[in-house]
Amino acid sequence: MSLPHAAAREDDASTLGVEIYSRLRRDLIAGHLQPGERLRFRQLSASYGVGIAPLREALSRLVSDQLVRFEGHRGYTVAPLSMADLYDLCALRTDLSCKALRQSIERGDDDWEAEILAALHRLERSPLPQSVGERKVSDEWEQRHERFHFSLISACDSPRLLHFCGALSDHFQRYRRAVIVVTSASEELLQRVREQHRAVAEATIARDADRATQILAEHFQGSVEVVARNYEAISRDLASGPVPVRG
Amino acid sequence: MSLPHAAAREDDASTLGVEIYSRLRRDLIAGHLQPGERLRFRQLSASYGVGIAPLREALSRLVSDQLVRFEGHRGYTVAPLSMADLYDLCALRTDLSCKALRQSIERGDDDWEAEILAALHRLERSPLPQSVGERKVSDEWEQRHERFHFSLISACDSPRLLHFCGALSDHFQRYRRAVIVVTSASEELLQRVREQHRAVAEATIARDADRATQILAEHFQGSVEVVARNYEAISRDLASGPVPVRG
DNA sequence: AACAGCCAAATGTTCGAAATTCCAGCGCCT
DNA sequence: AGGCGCTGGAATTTCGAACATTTGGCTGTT
Repeated sequence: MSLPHAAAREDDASTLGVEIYSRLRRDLIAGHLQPGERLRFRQLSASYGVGIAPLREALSRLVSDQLVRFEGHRGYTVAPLSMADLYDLCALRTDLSCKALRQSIERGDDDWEAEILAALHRLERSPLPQSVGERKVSDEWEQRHERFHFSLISACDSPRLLHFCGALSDHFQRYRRAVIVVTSASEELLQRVREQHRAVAEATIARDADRATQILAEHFQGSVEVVARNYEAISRDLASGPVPVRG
Repeated sequence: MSLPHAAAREDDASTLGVEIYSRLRRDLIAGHLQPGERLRFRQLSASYGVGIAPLREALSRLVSDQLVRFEGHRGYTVAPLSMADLYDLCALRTDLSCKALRQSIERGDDDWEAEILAALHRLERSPLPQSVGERKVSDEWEQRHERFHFSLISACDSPRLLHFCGALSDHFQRYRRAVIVVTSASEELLQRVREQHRAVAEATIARDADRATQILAEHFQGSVEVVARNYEAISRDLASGPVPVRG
């Protein structure tokens, strides 16, 4: 184990503050923290094994990322979820991602095409989590899914647009993972999603911007609908029976 | 004692951290801090009269806002400016603002129209700074200008889109104020800008989305060109004669 | 029983100092 | 001369404790 410059460097050059920022961010997006949950310093300090100073730094950044809310003298809380925000988020994400995809299709080179195919392959080979508890499987799939979607738009030469797309993608992922606690997808749905991934990759590499953005938009639209259905189901559950997943 | 709920509340509920965040943010956008300049804690602590803890908090947020850069164990620096970023920024800003304007035109009510007219009036009555040193005049004009542009898109019902527009507007303002140190505008240019403001307000209230977005895009395009010209002039100055404003 | 006011515990905020890391200058070796 | 490693100083990072604010409960009154 000694290999890598990169990893060791990261550890060195990195401070506790940014490390905790990354970990908290991951956990927020993965849904390990309940929306609205208070983020108490004592509790966080114990779970993450760091002092308060780095935590404040990390949480401050997350406030600007809009993943965490802050109220003076009352502490930090996990940003809430809402249907209105979900739709807003997704409309904007669709718009910006399609814009980025068009630019990417205009400018992409051979390496970009190769990366798309590679990412698609990794995604298709990634096993889907069969039960709720399989965090590792779920994390792995999410990472590959994210990477595939990023590969599509990565040739777009607007860093700011990519940044926004990434931020929106993270927020959407939080909705998805918060809501789809049970693998509630039918085989038919899964098949359709896989087909959309293949189709968007194909159209993208064929430089058919209209078709690619069309499929991507449909793909996002489908995802939103699934999330929205699950969200409403969960809201009903919460209203009738108290089923706190955590806390 | 106890009367004013609102005002007292604001002061109370606010922490040093968020207060410093606002002040730093204002100063960054206003160009009082040079791009690339190191932000040393001792120096900041002295100028702003606060300890290191609130400063770290504020700077962390500004990193996520992309107004400040951070390198582990090497501290914080003011985010640099570049022509490439300027064009990227403005292309995206134009796109998103026009999108928001369209939505706003679809949904705006009487109060929205009234606010646009009020903001336009305040902007037209605001004196322009005649010399470099007039910070107060400059701040006042910028605030009214900002408010006018915000009023146009404020009826858009996408909080996230508005947030992005605001962030991009702040970044662009930083370019403008960093670069236009001398009031280098010809009377002709000023007149054209005033005319654009009037025209976009008029078209917006007339619910002519095509015309309004057209004018807004031209307005932004014109601004970019002015900023770009000044930026290049300043770059030449810096290249030929060493004129470090600070540091 | 309901409610205002107050007290104490918990929590968040800020400071000062210790530990760690970077950087520039200097001497030394090739 | 040029490169390498060391070292002293400066800056950043982190912690622990002091300070301030909120919150929930208790008491006493109506």
